[in-house]
This record gives sequence, C-alpha cells and structure tokens, in this order.
Amino acid sequence: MIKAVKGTKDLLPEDLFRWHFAEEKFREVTRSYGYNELRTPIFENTGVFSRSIGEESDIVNKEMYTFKDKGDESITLRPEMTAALVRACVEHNLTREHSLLRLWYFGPFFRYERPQKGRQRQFHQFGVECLGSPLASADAEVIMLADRLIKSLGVTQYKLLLNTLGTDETRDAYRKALIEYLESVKDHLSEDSKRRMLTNPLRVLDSKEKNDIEAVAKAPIILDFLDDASKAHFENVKAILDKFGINYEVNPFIVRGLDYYNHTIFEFRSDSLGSQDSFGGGGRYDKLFEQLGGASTPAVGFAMGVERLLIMLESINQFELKSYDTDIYVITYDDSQYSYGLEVAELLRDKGCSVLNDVKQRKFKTQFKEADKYKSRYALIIGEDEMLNNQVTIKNMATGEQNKISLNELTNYKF
RNA sequence: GCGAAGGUAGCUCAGUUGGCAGAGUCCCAGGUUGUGGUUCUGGUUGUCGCGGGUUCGAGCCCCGUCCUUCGCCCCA
Repeated sequence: MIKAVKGTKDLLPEDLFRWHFAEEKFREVTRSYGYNELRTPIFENTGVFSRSIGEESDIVNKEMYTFKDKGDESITLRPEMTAALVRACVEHNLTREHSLLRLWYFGPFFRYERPQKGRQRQFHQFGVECLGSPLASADAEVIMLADRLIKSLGVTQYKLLLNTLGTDETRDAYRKALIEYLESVKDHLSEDSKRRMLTNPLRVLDSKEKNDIEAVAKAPIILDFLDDASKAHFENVKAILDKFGINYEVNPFIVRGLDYYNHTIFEFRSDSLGSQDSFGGGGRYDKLFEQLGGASTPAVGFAMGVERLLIMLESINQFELKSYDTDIYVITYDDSQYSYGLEVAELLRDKGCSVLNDVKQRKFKTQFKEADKYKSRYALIIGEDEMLNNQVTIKNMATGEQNKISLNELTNYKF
C-alpha cells in the first residue's frame, strides 16, 4: 500500500469540521482589525529564505526542502511566511501604495524535521503582519489580535511571554557579552549548549538542561543593554497590554529562532502540547525589507501553528462536530417515485435547503435510518399516492409529527 | 541527526511457554411487503507494517527496514 509521505497527514472530513471552525475565526478576528488576506506561491527562489532567516539557523541549514528545478534554479518549499510575504510586498510595491499595510495569511509550510506530536513536515500556519509602523502601537495591535483569536477559539490555558531584543546594535552588543559570559562557564554547559554558544548563543538561555539553567542564571540580561529609545518602546508595548488586561510575563530568556527580529519578541505557550509547548510567536523585524531589496519598512507580525492550536482545542473538547446537519431527506416508497423525489429535492435546493436523495435507492426503512444518520430535520415521504396528487408527506423527525401537503404549500413551508 | 516505546479487522484493542487470528464497535442484510432514533437475529471484514532468518510450525523468537508516538535538537 502506498502511504502518505512521512510527516504529512491527510485531513479527513471529520478533521475538517474542526479546521473550518478555526479558519472561520481567523477570518472573523482579522476582519475585526482590518487585515486583508495575502497568498503567495508555496515555493520560492531559495534566496528569499536563506537571506532572511539566517544562514546559521537550523531551518536554513538542514530543514528546508530545497531542490533544483529543470531550469537549474534553486527552489525551496516555504518553511515560513514572513520572508515570502515581504518579497511579495516589495515586488508589487504594496507598501508604497499603502503606507500602512495590514495582512494575514493561512496555508501549508514545509520543514524537514523528525515528526513528533505537534510537529510535521508539512504543517500549517496562520499569521498576520503589520507593515509600516515603527510604533509600539503596532506591536500591541498584533499581540492583541493574536490574544483575541486564541480566546475566541475557547482556549484559556496558555501563557504569553514577552521580551525585547532592542535595536540591532544592542542585540549584537548583548550577543557579544553573552558569548563572553558563556565562555567563562563553558565547563558547566551541556554539549548541545557548547555548540549552540557558537551558532545561536541566545538559544542557550532557553535550554531545558538542568546544568545549563543553573549556569545561565547569572548571565547578563538583555534588558541591561537597551538604549533609552528601546526601553521606551518596550515600556509602551507593555503599557498598552496592561491597559487592556492582556496577561503577559516578561521573560528575558525567550529567544526566537529567526535572525531578522529586533525590539519586541513574544511567544504563546501551553502545557497541553508536550515538548512542543510553543504554539505561536512573533516580533518586530524592521530590517527585513531592506535585506530583501525593498525600501526600509518597519514591521511586526506573528505566526501560529495551526496543528498545535487544534491539539489544544481537542484537549479541551472544544468543537466535537462529526458531520453537518441536513435539512431534508427525501424518502421514496419504491424506485418508481425516485424521479419525482428528485424534482422535489431540486425545488427545495433552489430555496437554499440542504436536501438528500437516496442515490443508492435503498429500501424504505433504510432511508429513514439514513435520514437519522445525516441528522435531517425533516423527512419528505413520497409514495404512489403523493406522486399522483403532486403532494409530499412532510415529517418532523424530532417530534414525529407529519402531514400531507401540496408542492405549492411545500415551497412556502418554513423549514 | 541522537535516545526510547509501539505497529493485529474501517476504528479501539485482546492474543498465554511458538500450535486453526479473536472481542467490542462500525458496516451490511433481515425482523412478514408506508415510518427512523432504542432493541433483537444473522453476516462480511485481515499482506498480523514490510523484507529476510530460526523452527516440523512464527502475530509471538532473531536481524534489517518503513511508519507512528515520546524525549533531545530545533521550531509554530
């Protein structure tokens, strides 16, 4: 038997009820903040990602699906959206036409990783990007949108972690000081962290190793390296969140995996997800437009792992629907009324009802059982009698009440 | 890339020291020819993940491999 590729999943009809529920909320919440959807191709020229995410990051180094196409171009299946979205905005000059641009997206992404709970090779992200404002107001809007979305899905058990990286200069100065410190406690670090010290030193702060956590406790803290403007920016973000009762926890140890962030960074975590406890995150990326050849454009955004979000919905039993209800099931006594039943069904579909005919033309009793299975609210019963008199018998499946009516009455019936 | 557990019917799983591959559920048919949700009766369903090996005989033991799950790494 041929199976789906490792780390990929089919979404079956029963899964999709939950997906549709979430996707509806994406539309609802983004609309309430005036965000418009943007879609980009699923693959890009490799440079879009290698130039933005960071050559040293694991994503670029070992997780991208990169291949040469028949024209010998290096192509990469998108591992995240922000770089692709910025590319599209630059290419179409969108930020020239709108000095402030609010966009959202939802779609599949690809990373070559070891599959695990909440981690697949093809996975889905939902996210928003607010382009054009350097102010804390934009950071706060994006965070509040994310928070509102999570709440609207019915999720309550989660934490919002907040940190700031300051400007590129403060981040680089901090990185230097941190490496210096880590060198001094090198003997107490795990093997992983000794390696990370060189590739992504900020990651060491986030280690789960007991020894690392102790060694890092006295490490220099980014907040001490911030210039006044960066501090003010961060304070403004917090002030807005405070005003609207958004709970957060400042955590100088949270770190994002992508190189392009500066100033505010944040992460949503939940303990119902096992080891992949982060289900969303984002931050400000003021330099990315320039890196990708566009005009300097301050920007902030976030992304959410949709599979992880849905795991959380499942764990709180949110949204258990297994199939959609239908309005009407047309039941015919035998095959000679089938064609008449079809006419009646089409008539009702014109009115906007969902109507089922038994295309297997099974026996009378079985059709009733089907009507139950599809949770039809009404059964239309058609025998020789009804057909000859241009009538139907309409039965309310919940009350059992039924009566014979003409087609005319049927088309005016309030279902 | 590293470490650990698992894979038996569509689904959830049982299967003893190696001896005819099972249960529940779902599905299908029927309960005397125009009424369902509950119920009763009967029935179908298998590459025991895949490939080798040991054995008279393998779902069970051995080796390899694929996939899933859990942890590390990394990230959403």
